[in-house]
This record gives sequence, C-alpha cells and structure tokens, in this order.
Amino acid sequence: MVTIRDVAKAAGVSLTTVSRAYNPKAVIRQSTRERILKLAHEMGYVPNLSARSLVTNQKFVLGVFFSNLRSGTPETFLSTVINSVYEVLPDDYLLSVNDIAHLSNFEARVQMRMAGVLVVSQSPDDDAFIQRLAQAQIPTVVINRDLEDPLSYNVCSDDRLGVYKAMQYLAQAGHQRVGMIAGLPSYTSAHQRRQGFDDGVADFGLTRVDAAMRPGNYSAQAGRKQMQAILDLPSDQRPTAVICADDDTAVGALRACYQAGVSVPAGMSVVGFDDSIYAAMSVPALTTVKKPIVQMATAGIAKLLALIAGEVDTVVHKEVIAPSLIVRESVLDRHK
Amino acid sequence: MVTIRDVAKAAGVSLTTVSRAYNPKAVIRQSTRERILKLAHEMGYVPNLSARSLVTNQKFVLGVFFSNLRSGTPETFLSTVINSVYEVLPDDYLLSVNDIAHLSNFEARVQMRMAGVLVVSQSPDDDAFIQRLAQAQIPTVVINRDLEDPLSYNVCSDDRLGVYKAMQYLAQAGHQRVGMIAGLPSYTSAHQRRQGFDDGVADFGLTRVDAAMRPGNYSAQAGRKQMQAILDLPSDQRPTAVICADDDTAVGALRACYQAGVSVPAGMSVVGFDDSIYAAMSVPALTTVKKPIVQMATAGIAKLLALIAGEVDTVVHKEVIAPSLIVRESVLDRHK
DNA sequence: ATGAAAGCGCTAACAG
DNA sequence: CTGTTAGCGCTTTCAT
Repeated sequence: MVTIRDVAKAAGVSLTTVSRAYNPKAVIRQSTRERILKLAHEMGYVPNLSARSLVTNQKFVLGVFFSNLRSGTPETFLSTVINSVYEVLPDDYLLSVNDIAHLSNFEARVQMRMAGVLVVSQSPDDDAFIQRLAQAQIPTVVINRDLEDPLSYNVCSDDRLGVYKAMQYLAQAGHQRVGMIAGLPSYTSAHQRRQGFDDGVADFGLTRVDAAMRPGNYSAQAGRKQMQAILDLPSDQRPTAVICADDDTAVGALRACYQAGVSVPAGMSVVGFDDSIYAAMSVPALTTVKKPIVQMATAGIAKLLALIAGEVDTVVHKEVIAPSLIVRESVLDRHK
Repeated sequence: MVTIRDVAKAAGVSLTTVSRAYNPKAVIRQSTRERILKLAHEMGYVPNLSARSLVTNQKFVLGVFFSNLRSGTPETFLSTVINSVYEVLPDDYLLSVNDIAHLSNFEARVQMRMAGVLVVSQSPDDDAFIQRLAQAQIPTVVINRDLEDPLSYNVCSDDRLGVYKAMQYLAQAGHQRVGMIAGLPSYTSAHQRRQGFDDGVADFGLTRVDAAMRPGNYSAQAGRKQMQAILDLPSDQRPTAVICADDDTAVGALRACYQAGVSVPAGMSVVGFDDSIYAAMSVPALTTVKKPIVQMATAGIAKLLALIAGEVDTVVHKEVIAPSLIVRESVLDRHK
C-alpha cells in the first residue's frame, strides 16, 4: 500500500506538502501541486480516508433512509432517489441505504459515520428518528412528506394541488358525479389529497357522491374492496369517476372493475396518484398524478450537500413542488 | 466525545484492557470485560471505527452492486436484496448500494473501503467489474446471473428449469401449440429460458409454432409488438399460449391482447418470468415463474460474510437454486 | 491477566 | 510557499 510518505519521498517534498496538494484550499504553489498529484496518481496512491477522518472528524458516507423497505415504499422511489443522489455525490463519498423501521445501532452506523442524511419519509412514524438526527446535529433533509413542524429542511410535493388538477381534468372531460377512495387517515398526504378533492368539487361545480366516498389504506386490496362497494351501487347512483389515494389503490380498483365486468374507462373512470411503475403497465394504463420524486430528491440532495459543506441557510426550511397530471387511458372523455 | 481513554480512566484500567473487552477473542477475565462493557455503555462510549480501521485495515462497509440502476434492474430486486442483506448484517456494518454502470473512483470507494461486495448481475457487461474485484482481492459473491467462468462465488437460479416447469403446466392445462417471446440474445438467461422451452416442447410433446417464436429484449414495448405479430396470425395458426422471457415482456403482451380485443386467458394464455411486483397487479394477474431472488440473496450474503470472516471454502463455487411457478390468472385451463 | 509503548496514515498548528 | 512536530483513537507487540 502506497502512503503519503512514499509520495513525499518520491517527490522530494514533505508529507505536509503532499497533504496540501490534496486539500483544495491549502496554500501551495500550483506547479508543485500538479507535479505531486500526477506523481501520486502514477504511483497508485489513494488517500486513506480512515486516517483523514481520524484527525478531521469528517465523514464520507451519505445516508439515505426510507420509512420501511419491507413494505410501503413504492419501488420506484428507491432507484429514483439513489440515482438522483449519485448524480451529484462527490466521488469519495459512499451512499448507504437504510430502513428506519429496522435500524439498529444508531450511534455506530449513523452518528459516528454519516456526513449527512436524506430521509425519504412516508409517515409520522419517522418523526422520532428525525428528531434524533436533529439532536445529534447531523445535517438532515426530509423529502416526500410534509413535515408539520420542521426540525429539518423539508422538500415535499403539493398533493392537494395534484388532486385538484385531476379534478379539473375530470370536469373538463365532462364528468359530474365523482367519488374517492381515500388513504390512511394518519397520513398528512391523505388529508391533503382529500382537500384537493373537496376544493375541486367546490371550484368546478362537481357532485360528490357520498356513498362513493370510501376509506382506504394505500393498498390494492382496499382499492378492490372499496370499488366493489361502489359498483354495488345502482348504476344511476354511481359516480362516473373515482379518484384513488394512490396507484396501488387504483390498481385494486381496476381489478374490481374487471371482475365485475365493468369496463374502464367506458363504465367507470379511475385516477391514481404517484405514477408508480405499473401505472403505465396496467390495463388500461392509469391516468394519474405524478409525484415529483425526481425533483424532490434532486432539490433535497442539493440542499443536504450544501448543509454538509457548511453553507447554512436559516431562512428556507420548506420547499414545495407541484405535481403534474399524467393522462393515459383510464378516464373517459364524455364529450366524445 | 467519549474515547477509550475516558472509559479506561473511569474503570481504573489501561487502554489495552478496554480494547480487549471489545475484542471477543482477547484474553481477559470475564468479570472485567463485563464490568468495562457495562460502564462504557453507560458513559455512551462508541468505538471509533476510523481509528480501528487505521490500525487493523478492517473495513466496515458492505457493498451491493447492481448492473444498472437507471434501467433494466427489476425494481423488486433492490428492496428484496437490501432487506436480505440487513437480515444478517453485523450491526457495525454499513450497506452501500451502487451501480456498476455508473461507478467512479473504484479505488477510493470500493478498494479502500468495502469489506466485501455482493454483485447482483444482469449481464456479461459486469464481467470487467467482477474481474477487477477479484484482482483487488475483495471478497465477492455474484448472484442472479450464471457466471460462465466463475472468478467469484456464484449463486444463480436455474432458469431453464423455471421455464420447463411452466411448459409442464401448460401441457397439463391442455395446451398444445406454444410460442415464445425471447430475451436479449447476449444474456445467458435468455438462452437458458429458451432451452427450457425447447426441452419442454420435446418432453411434453408440444408443438412449437415457428411463426410465434419471436425475438424480444426484456421490455414491454417489445412484448407488445411481438404479441401483435402473433395475433396477426390467422387464429388457427396461432399458439394458444405464449411464454415470455420476463414479466415486462408479458405485460406488454397483455396490452397487445387488450388492444386487439383478444381476451386473456380465454383467447390467449400468457406466462411471464420473474414474478415482479406488477405480476400480481396486472389484469389479469400474471401466471409466472418466480425467480428465487430472496434465496439467492440470502445464500449469497451468507457466503460473502463467511468469506469476509476468512472461512474460505475452495470447493463450492457455484450454487444453483430452483425457481417455482406461480399460478395466477393468465393461463387458460383448456380441460374446463 | 494486565499494562506500557509504539505506531497505523493523515492533518493542523507553528515556524521558518 | 514549505517543513517540523504533535497528536487523532485505537490495536498490538512485548513485558510483567
């Protein structure tokens, strides 16, 4: 293993000079730096980060935490977020992927070793963890969930607006009677999506079909069961379109329609939320609100890197990104 | 920050003794060890791994590499593999997720810092990377792909057998005329799956419909296009069932049927491969061969940990796991 | 069974 | 602009 000493000897300078060559803001003659860097590279020298960490206390791992990797994390999140992180990750940093629900040894894994943490949060269950990060003074950015009382930087999407846009689209497509299969009441996003629904009904003069306002839990099972209940309604009492709290719910709803022999969108229109990978794959392909996960991840990681670099920004604590509507096949245009 | 010195002082022993308390195989009186460990814990002492690494050269990061996180990695792989790793990961290890196709700085990220690497390989493109790991003497296990000439431990699934099982099922369900939409010819798995098809045709007396033997590339687009071509055949020249090289292809095939007004499975049976997350979600739900990803990951990580621990095993270099058939709705039972 | 001392590879004052 | 020196927190001989 070639160390800084070997390089120093070969270059005919002291350890310190070599060390400085690797430190961008050290004062050193440009020509010496170049000469050393070139030589070091030829010799196959790679700085030992353990040694550096030991003296500087710097860390070279960036942590990404998901609420629960075993269930509930939309699969697209994982790869999308990881990719976004790598876009901008300094090339001596490692990216560690973790699961809040099953984390053990916070001290050794997180506190001692992570330069910063990006939390992709799905639920308030993560609050204890987020608080712990704050206490440990670890630079943290929370994305995906709207933090009520932000202890950390927070980048989230405007879910209310997303559903509102879907409602507008429904109205324009000539729908009048609408229903909704909701999300888990304990989730902030569920309320925001419901709010978008209510605002849409009010602003676009739609009719809320109370018997078609159903509870749900972000699962396909619930989506199926609740859509069955809606389809059990006499056809003149049914809504012509149903907004689902997420794509899983919507896919379940699609299945219920299929099994009941109701064609989508001819007999029932369905709208999802998230734009998960199977939204485009489903039959029919799902019209859905695309959660701006790429934008949240990109903005979040940029902020995190700035925090780590010490560029503190005490003003902006929350950033809200607008989602967009992806029109596919599951909503009928009643004007045609 | 509390260091080993502080603990030593508080316990009235030397640094060395505290260090020994943390080293399972050091000679130290049991009662002293317990006393020290308890005290250290109370004081909030956490061993500094940078310092330990510096002297022992041990590493405390386990790397998981995927062929390409931006495309081609079935989404389920990611979370499944990560979960399997955490099942057994020692709690002072970090898990780092990486992308072979976009890896930079091998030396600093991998060579200097990873105790071992689990490669979830999709294609021969990864061979250069695998070779590099071998050269760098990094404990490595490659899963998911059948390595022709294993430089590393290799855990893969018997894809031939998987398709063969599907063929058997088709035969039992009364199908006679069969076709296939294949995978990328450059992939070993494509050949193995094709072999399973051919073996199935031979052993179960099925009829291979040559006009329905189509190329593919593991994408829904290809699946759709190729199924369209199959559906363009006069109905008496069509196969009654088509095996797809993977679930993406199968989902595309499902769409083609839907658009052509051919109902699945009544008018056409479709079988996938992988058991990806949308296999259960599709309409109709896909009958498919489940790739034993959990088993591969579990076996692979166990082997990797053994390698890291220095328990070398020069005999077994490859482990092959049998996949299973998941019966859902996309195959017609022609006996009914 | 325990302690003293040396040193892992590097950075950070402090001099020059 | 460059070199000398003193550690960072820990493990490891070598004594005792």
